Amino acid sequence: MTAAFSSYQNPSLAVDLVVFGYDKEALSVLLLNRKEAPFKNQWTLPGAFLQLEERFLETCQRILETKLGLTNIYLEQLYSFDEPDRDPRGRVISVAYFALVNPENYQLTAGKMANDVKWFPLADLPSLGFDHAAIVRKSVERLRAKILYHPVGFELLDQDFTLPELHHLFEAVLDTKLDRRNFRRKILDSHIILPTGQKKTGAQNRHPDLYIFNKAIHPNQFNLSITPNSKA
Amino acid sequence: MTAAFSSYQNPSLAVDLVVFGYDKEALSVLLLNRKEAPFKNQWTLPGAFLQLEERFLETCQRILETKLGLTNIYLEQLYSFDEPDRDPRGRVISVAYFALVNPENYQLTAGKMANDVKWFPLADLPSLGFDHAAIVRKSVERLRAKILYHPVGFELLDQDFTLPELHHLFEAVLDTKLDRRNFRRKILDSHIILPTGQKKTGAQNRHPDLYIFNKAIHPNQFNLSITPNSKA
DNA sequence: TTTTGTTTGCGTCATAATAACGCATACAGT
DNA sequence: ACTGTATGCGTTATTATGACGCAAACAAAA
Repeated sequence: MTAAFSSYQNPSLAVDLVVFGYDKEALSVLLLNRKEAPFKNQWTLPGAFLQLEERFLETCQRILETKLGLTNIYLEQLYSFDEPDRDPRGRVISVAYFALVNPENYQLTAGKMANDVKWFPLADLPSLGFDHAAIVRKSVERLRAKILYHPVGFELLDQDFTLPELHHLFEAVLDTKLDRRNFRRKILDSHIILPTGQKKTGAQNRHPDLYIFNKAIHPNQFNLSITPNSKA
Repeated sequence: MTAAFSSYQNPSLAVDLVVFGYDKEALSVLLLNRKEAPFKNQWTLPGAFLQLEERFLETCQRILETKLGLTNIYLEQLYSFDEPDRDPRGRVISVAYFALVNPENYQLTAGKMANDVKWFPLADLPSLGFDHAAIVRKSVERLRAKILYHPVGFELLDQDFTLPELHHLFEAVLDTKLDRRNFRRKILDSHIILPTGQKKTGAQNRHPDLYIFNKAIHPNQFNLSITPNSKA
């Protein structure tokens, strides 16, 4: 069935993805170097046009699989962008999703549509095509707000992780220093993680305890009142 | 220009509005009784198809003006809904916005497209056409979360309002009892409202002080940790 | 073996925030 | 003047928070 019952002309509908990754160092975003116009040879977010019978999440999967070689990823709808001139080809509405990925678990494969796929640390993004800079900005904003009161972010780590690793992740995401000991107390009090009883060996110093994410915690009963260190 | 550059067929794009109102009693939603199929004579959210050169907010304004006779309203994008069968006429994506209105300031006018327009208290909604029940559910969720840490909700009151009025509004929005005195303390400490120096006269009892919303407060420095009363 | 440098885990303490609740004042109506 | 009720202000015990000290654990160096 067509959508021609509407007396209006329909804009095109695209789905764009902000894929966040964390490599034990910085928070990064996955960008794609375009092989075709518009914005040929420029970096943009991975995206695709919505097919008529497709749900947003299916479009997301399609992008992740065919363009990036990723599957089974945390996805969340971010916002829909509607600037009339955001795409030089004409009117395109973009529904943006953001994804959280542990880069170690996946092998990036630049699909045939792209010259290259690469992780860019948030602090070091190239200039982006379309309005994708605004989309990234808004998704960072959302992620930073959300991680404080929702159990999210663990998708960026290994299944088993240490408290110092989680601590460093939070500092990277929030771009701030957090007192190590207060962070530990708040996380443990929240019961959002469970000790595995094992320790992560191999490090030069004291071996930290390993934890896993506690899926039994209800999102609504989770709230960290994380405050940056006052001292630089 | 058409959007035919895309090799895909485009779904229709609609904007639907969840208009919240508060009548000193309960939180209400504005519903529209449809004059035409589908869902003829049933209640739905006000909405319209997006015109090709139109921005979402412009569609919102158009709906508010032509269908409801409202202007200059607080609007915020809620979410985009994509269930393939949400509209029996075919594939229609809906971008939902929610609005906050003080019903006293406006005269409702059911446009020619509708049989009737009416406020429905949240606790007493009729069954809704399309997937509009889900849209309302999500927008209530959003409003309840947002009012706790963002200076929002004052749009539902008169320009000048009393603290007991604000207190009752919060109880209505959150659907819970809040300790009157603790609520007062937190609101005043937040500086989100400013005393006008005047009192609201006419009541049978002690005349409460009047306040106005303090627009100078930056949203990020506003946070109420409001807790329901433990005692019923 | 001992020492060194560093990280991890646990604990302390002063201060701030919070929930629960008491009480006098200001009204209009009686 | 009295009554009933809502408003405004205040108190207190408890909890949460920020800042920070310290010993144990580890690998590598001495």
